[in-house]
Amino acid sequence: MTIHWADVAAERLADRGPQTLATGITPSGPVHIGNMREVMTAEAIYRALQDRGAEARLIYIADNFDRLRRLYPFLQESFEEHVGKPLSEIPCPEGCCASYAEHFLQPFLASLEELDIRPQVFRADQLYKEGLFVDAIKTALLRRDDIARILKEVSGREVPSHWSPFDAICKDCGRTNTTRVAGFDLDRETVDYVCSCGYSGTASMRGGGKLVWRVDWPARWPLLHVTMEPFGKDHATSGGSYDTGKRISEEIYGYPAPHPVIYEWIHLKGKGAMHSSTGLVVTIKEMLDVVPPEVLRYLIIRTKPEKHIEFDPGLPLLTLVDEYDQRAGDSRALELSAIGEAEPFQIPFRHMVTAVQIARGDDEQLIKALERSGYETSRMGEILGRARNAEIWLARYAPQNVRFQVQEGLPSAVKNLGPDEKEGLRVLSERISGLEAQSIHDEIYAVAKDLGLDSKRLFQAIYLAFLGQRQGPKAGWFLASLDRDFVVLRLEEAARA
RNA sequence: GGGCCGGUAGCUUAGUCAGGCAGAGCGAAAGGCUCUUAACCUUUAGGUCGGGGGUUCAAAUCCCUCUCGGCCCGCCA
Repeated sequence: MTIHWADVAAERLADRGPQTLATGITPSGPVHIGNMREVMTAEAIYRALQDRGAEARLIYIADNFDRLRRLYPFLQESFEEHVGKPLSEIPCPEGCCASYAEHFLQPFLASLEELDIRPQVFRADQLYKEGLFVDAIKTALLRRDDIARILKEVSGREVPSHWSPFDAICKDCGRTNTTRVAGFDLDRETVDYVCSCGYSGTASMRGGGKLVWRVDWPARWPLLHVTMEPFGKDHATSGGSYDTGKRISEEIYGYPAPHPVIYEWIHLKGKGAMHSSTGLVVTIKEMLDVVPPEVLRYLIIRTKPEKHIEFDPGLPLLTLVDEYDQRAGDSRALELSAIGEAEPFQIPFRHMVTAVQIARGDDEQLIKALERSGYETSRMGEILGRARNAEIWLARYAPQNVRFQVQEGLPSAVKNLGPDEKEGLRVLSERISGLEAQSIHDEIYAVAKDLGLDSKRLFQAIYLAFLGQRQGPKAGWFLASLDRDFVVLRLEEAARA
């Protein structure tokens, strides 16, 4: 019996007073399940803290005031002109949302809700515009040399002479990566800048710009009372932004750095780490199209944060769903993954994959097929949800050999069957009335034996007659879920062909 | 060049903090049943714990070293 990693973290934090667990993701593109790990990790610890009766809150800060770094592959070329502007100030790439940032933020927040992750949500641009960062900006500007020294000492990087901890947004061209700070006025709370576009002006400390990332991060810790924050291994390296942030937090802002929890990336099986820039991603929405939210939670929660997750959306994903449904994994991980008090789902996902291919999108047929196979169908909503999951999984991720189609007419290849195989089908057609799945399966073997036929050939003949291919789902259960008159008719037809 | 994380059965991994018989799931094999046919049950096989060295009565676990994979030490989450 091992203590779950979330409980280990919670145990460490619990006696240090009220906890604020912070997460932050930049909505610069579709949020993928690798990004998701940050929020999921914090939420698991949050739940573990609550389970021990500790006082805790979970916050999410959308870093929507970060600038667009480059033209991502999913953007139209016209967006080149927005590179360098804060995400919150760029128009929606599809014209449907208030801004670029909101376009990616909205579906992400909707996914969080679906996953039963309910943080207090902040938007960085709002925090800046409201003036929350004003004092932190003043401090950073005044102690610019101390910050530069810390950056040098910790990361080895010497900042350029014109460096400033504040990035002003040019009022003319809208960019933050083209401006240089020329001076500041603490009383008026403004920063003077010169932009390479030719404009020079004055930016407000209330939304006219932002602190550079390495200062912005530690600056927000005291402002939001952050005591724990998970972050990717990229920040964790020595000399990385946590190291510099820790010193800046302690020496400049007089606040102890939050307890770090470092998480690894999620890899796509055989393809490497998920990365928006490479387009190698499975978005949260894409995943929720295919599995229930609990299973996505379970995927992340069952693995320790510092271990990378090898994610395979093909057959192994079915195993993961079934492992969750049967409550076969680590019990604490299952508990932390649960949403509400749902009973285990009884129909194996693998069987759903067979059933939806028989039903071909007809929900009534699907329910009939499930009932013929002996499944209880009262939890209709869930069953139909799973059916949609199975259909999308088949279309997107299923290997070829699990796909099949019940042929409307008799496949012509049946003509090539030998007389003994046809005889087998005929005899089978006479013996299966009233039998249920297991008995049909047994009967196939019995018929083959009676006729002195290799059972393998009889199975192949059956698959050929119904699917036009030589293999398929487990035959007894497959035939049982089809309409019985149709089965008998098809077997007779095939025998005469 | 320096640092961080990871490497345990074919696959996914627990166990490493705090040394004490290397475990599980999936897959595979055999059987249940004269039956390989995607959901059953039982059993079995499968391991130089990435390599080497050291400490110890005892090392997957601690120390040193090498190696492989990923990431960072410019910008950036």
